Amino acid sequence: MSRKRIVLIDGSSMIKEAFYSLPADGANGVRNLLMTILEKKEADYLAIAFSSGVNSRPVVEQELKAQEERLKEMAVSLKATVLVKEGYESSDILASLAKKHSEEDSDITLITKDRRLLQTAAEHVTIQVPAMGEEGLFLKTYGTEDIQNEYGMKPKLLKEVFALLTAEGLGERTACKLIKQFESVSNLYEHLEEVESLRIKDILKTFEDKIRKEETSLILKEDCELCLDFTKSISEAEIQEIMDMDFVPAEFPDDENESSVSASFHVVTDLSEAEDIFSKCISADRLGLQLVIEDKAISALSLCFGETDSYCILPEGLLSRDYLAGKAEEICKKSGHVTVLDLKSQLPYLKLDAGSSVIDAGVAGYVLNPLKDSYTYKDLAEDYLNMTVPSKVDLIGKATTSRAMIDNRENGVSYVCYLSYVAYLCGERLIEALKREEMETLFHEIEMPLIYSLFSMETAGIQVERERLKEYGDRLKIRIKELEEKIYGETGETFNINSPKQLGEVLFDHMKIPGGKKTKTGYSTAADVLEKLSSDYPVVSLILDYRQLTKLNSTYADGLATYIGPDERIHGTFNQTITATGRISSTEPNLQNIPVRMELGREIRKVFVPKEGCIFVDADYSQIELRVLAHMSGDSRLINAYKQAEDIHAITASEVFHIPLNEVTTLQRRNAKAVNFGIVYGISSFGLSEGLSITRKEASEYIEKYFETYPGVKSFLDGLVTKAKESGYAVSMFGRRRPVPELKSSNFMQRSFGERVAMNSPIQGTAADIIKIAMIRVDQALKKQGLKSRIVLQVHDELLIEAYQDELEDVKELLTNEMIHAADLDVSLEVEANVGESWFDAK
DNA sequence: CCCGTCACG
DNA sequence: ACGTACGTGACGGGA
Repeated sequence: MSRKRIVLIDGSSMIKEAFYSLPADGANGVRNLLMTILEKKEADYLAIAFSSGVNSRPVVEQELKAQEERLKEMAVSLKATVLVKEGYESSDILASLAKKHSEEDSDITLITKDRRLLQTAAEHVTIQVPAMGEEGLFLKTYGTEDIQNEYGMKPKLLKEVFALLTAEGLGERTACKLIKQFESVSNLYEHLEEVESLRIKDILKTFEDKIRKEETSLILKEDCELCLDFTKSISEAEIQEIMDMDFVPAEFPDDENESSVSASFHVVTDLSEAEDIFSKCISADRLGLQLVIEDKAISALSLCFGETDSYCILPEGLLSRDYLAGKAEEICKKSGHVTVLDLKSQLPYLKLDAGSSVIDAGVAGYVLNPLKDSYTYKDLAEDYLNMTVPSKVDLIGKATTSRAMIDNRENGVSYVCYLSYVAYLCGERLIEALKREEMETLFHEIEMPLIYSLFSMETAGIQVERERLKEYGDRLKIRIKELEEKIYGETGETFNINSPKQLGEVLFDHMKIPGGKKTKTGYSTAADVLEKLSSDYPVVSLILDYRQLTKLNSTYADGLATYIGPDERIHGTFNQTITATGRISSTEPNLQNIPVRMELGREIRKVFVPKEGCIFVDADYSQIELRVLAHMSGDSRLINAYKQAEDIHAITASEVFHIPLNEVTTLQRRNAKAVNFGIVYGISSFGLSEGLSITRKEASEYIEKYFETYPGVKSFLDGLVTKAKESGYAVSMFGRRRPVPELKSSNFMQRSFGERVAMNSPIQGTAADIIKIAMIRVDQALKKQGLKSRIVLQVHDELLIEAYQDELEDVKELLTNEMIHAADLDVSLEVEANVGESWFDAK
């Protein structure tokens, strides 16, 4: 008889791993693992262990705990045994069972995130640990040989290595070397004098207490007397049964009290019936409304003013599209509390302005949690109503609503009704949540009015000279061809230069150019790698040029051309609910990354021109993020630095290196600039050393000196991290929040990332708040003063206005004035403004 | 559909 | 030892 295959999963540690790598879905992550094992028939017996509440490590979040409970239920439904024992951690249970059953006729596999279990590897015991590989997360298997290969020792000794690793400054290789030499931590300390390296000896002395303490906590209890009941082995039939079950997350609601949809949905095509609904809407105290717009036309109006009914009004017969739009607008203007979803897309038909009291549920959802990737009615229903509803795709697939009304009217009506139904139910909840989180002002005073300003900017669009863009592209194409020939000549073969894979092979394999740095998939051919080689290998220079030209051609010359409309203008989309920090983003096309740094690319800006009779006025904040930092930190020296002179990077250099301002060298200024950037990004010596190509040691010296010079900045940044760790989110000056779940990660890299984010988000977020305020005020002032000039672009710290010639002076004054006074900081906001006949000239 | 690359602030 | 600077979007290549 063959050996029994027992698979034991460390539920407590695995759910935590899955929880952090697949946010909020730890339970499903581990369930999928169970399913895979069953599917592949890798186990005759499957059990999952959990730490008992009492003795487990501090429970980090409620959410994680809740997911653990969910997972237990799932495991039972999958016929896996759930193992819990008072006073034992999940890892103790696994260790005990492995020891007990490997002596019988069983092969044991332990799946765990807890590396301590590696010490239990033995002849019939292997351990699988989640690891990052080329294909993402996978399970790495460790048997005794694997451990011998990787660590060069017997599994039992690993405990000693892990204990040493708790000392800061001691790496895995060093720890292994020490244990191979001394065999145990206690023996090592007895023979400490035999350690050659002074540095290591020093570390070992400093951390002796910590290491010895850790050594004891690494001992796994192997005396847990749980028994596996093999009569409950999973049969073939049962596996089949489980596989046949249709598992969807919805079968495991995370809340027993989930709300359900109880409303009835109605379709209305009759005028008098519609009028009856409209009048009820106008007298309702709250309502959800949605004009469904597809292909620039209204395909339905969705209305909901009570929990019991939702209406889908279709443009048929006497109910013309214009009539529906007019009615929807009237309702929005007359009713007090209207909630819609994606207001900006409806503004072409709902002629509202920032004075309206309508709120956008999607934007509210974004303010409450900017990390989500969508804010559809389904998302909002899940997050704020605890309700699972079918998504748009579930109901009508990829069809349009009007198509669905013909092919599958019932689902089409459902979809339309859900829009206003969810908006109706969410409205109040969202406002309550915003109040609770102290973001109501941010929402009402900044985010809601911004919708109208963004709409205005999109509607205005920006004129682009089609012919000139084409000529530019043609010039590029000629030079690209020439470069291509030269490169093929130099390399002696034809290949696709735009393929990093092929390029890497040609350069580093065929031509044997040294210094091929690796990425996950092969050689890195990124610009910073190639630049280091370009002086020795002319062909590399050609390739860099080629890259630059093809980028300009595909993304900008050809790319932009496809977006020029019949009005000779590009009307891009400015998204308000994308970024984690509060910035806006730009798509189709991205008008926020038009080249400027390199001369050749900058030329493209010549094709962005004002229309006849107009001229561009461009204004951008100088150093807004550093000014925000100076203000928020309250560091008096940094604030004074801004008060006394213009060139902040030079002053920083002068103060940090203690040299007179007029003696600061170009290099010193450059270094100081990089440090300033680093501070804003959430400083790390590693990052700074990369940015400046200096050693990490030098980089940390710069940072140290910087913090000595500006101690207020240091305490401010430390405070940001501490507060974010306590509260779970970073906050801007105007109360904008960004959750930073990474701060709780047990993974060093992720946690460090969280710390940088906690330092950067309040700064970037505050700058974003400020320009949003400026933008709203400029837009509203233009309109209020009856000026025809309009904002056409926003590029994070820059506003571009297409100004009518006769309004030029007013516009210049208004624009700079509103930008400068958008926020009252301890350092003044400075704005650089320029006028020009193209975006190129106005910069 | 993901990755590497590169354009911007 | 870990192997990153913060925030975005578009493109081409290659599974």
